[in-house]
Amino acid sequence: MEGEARALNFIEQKIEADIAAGKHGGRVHTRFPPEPNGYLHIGHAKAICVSFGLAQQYGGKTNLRFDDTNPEKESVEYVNAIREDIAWLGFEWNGGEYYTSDYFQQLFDYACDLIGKGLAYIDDQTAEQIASQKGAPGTPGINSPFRERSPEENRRLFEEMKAGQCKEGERVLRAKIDMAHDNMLMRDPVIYRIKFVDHHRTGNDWVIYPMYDFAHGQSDSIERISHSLCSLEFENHRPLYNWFIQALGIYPSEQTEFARLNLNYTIMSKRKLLRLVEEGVVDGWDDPRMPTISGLRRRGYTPESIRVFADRVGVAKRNNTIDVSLLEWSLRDDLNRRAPRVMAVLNPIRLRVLNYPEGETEMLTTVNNPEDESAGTREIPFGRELWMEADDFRVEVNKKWFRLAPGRTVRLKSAYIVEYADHVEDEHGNVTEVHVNYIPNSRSGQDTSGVKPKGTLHWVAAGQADEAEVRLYDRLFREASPEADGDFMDALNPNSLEVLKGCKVEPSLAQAEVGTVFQFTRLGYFTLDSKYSKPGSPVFNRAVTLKDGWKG
RNA sequence: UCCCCGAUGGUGUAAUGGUAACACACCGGUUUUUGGUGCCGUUUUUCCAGGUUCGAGUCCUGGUCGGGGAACCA
Repeated sequence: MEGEARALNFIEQKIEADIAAGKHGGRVHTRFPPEPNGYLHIGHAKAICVSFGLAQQYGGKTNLRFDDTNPEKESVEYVNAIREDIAWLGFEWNGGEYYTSDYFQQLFDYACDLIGKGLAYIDDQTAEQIASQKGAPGTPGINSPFRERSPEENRRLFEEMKAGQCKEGERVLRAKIDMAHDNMLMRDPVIYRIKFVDHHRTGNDWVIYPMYDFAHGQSDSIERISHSLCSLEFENHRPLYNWFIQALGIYPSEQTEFARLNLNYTIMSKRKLLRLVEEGVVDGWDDPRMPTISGLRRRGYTPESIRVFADRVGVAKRNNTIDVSLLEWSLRDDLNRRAPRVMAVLNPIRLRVLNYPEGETEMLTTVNNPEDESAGTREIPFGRELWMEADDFRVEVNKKWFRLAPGRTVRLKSAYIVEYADHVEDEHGNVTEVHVNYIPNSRSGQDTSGVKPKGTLHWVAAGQADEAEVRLYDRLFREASPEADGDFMDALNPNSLEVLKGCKVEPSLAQAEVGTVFQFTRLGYFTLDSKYSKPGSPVFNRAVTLKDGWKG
């Protein structure tokens, strides 16, 4: 169990102190509370790993709670996508699945309790009037003329609001706290508003909806959440969170805030991601270039790599910007150990082995994964006519060039050593064919030739190759901070998608299934696209390149 | 202008008054039938000024810089 002694982050330290002090009966019960108004992204993945991970670590439970208090922006499409993404990441909401809307009646009763205690009142003013009385940081606000209404009148009016007898915007319920408070959120915040909008779960049962601040802490409390973890932006809300719990005398859940994840070359705002989708810049929420969990999944990211990434990023209170290279490293590190190696040629040109008998083929054995002996071996066909990568041949080269060129000798991966014979160019000077001679006693595994070429090339037998489309992705933005200045749309990378048709892949790939990620030898990690791939006409997405150490 | 939070290599995160470390990135070497992987190594760090202390990244005071805060959003 013991592992190496890893340093605890500040939340782990608090949890251990709480357990030691017997707080919350020594329980650790967390929750992940998304609003179902968009798709989850890599930033949420960190939050998920933190809340679920901590509970797991301390033998506790985690609830999934949909924070659905604003029916205008929410839908079941999002609810389902969120469920799928969390499950795919490998987490189970073993504390249960809840909806803030399940608590609408309870929340209404809490509000009545506050009214009864003289701690809430109905305000008949407009949003503008209320805003103008709020004051400003450093300047106190002024009390609403409706602030001293009696509990009886407030109660009657609140019931009228609930019964649909008031128009939208006509009245709100406000907590009665302190219009001169240093924390603007404590200046009599609105806690209920009227919305004649159908809710995706409660339909038209309700026309009044609680605000976030009046719902969140109470929901935590109802579920007896011990550690309510959220991002730094809610620090200013904590006093309110605690005020409601205390005023109501309910279970004292505790909120702790940590820094959310930021990634360079990426945007993380749901609103902005929605704009990319709506304006057709990307192919939906799950476009492989999107930082959404569904996009990363379609791209070829594994749940393990995302969890390792979240772990490496750490948990602290300072704002951060993580290098995307850490995300990519997490994927490569995972896939290097697990991904089956196959050969594919993305920009094919003819490679003819002049001294190999015409019409003859042979099967060669190659390992599926040099990092994992248990992955076994497979057979690949070899013959006189092959495909090679256009980039692997150059006419003019220097001594750093390890690949094929006039006068050069290379190894064909898992096959033979071949030496340049000649090549064919078209009228534009593009090389269309390369001709070589092979060394018969250099066969892979049985090489007695004594020849030691520097380079090894991937290849595919022309007669047996399958055709595939391959999609290469680059970062969506060319600016490290797309939101830094001006419109983030101006920072888009115009070359974030490159579609390659007519790629040649080895025949074993005909059995490829969605969800398996392959290493195309020397090229990177690729997976079948779940949206566009069809039997017989495969489409592969490049998840990430291999690290390229070539400085040529 | 007021309140809250933060500040450690290029990027993150640790060090809990006692030798500033780990990962990613970068650079170099080595191994290699993937210019991948592995292995070895180099470079680079405590915001500023005072104070407490035998000793301060850590505690105190003041400052500077950065983030958040005045939605009938979450």
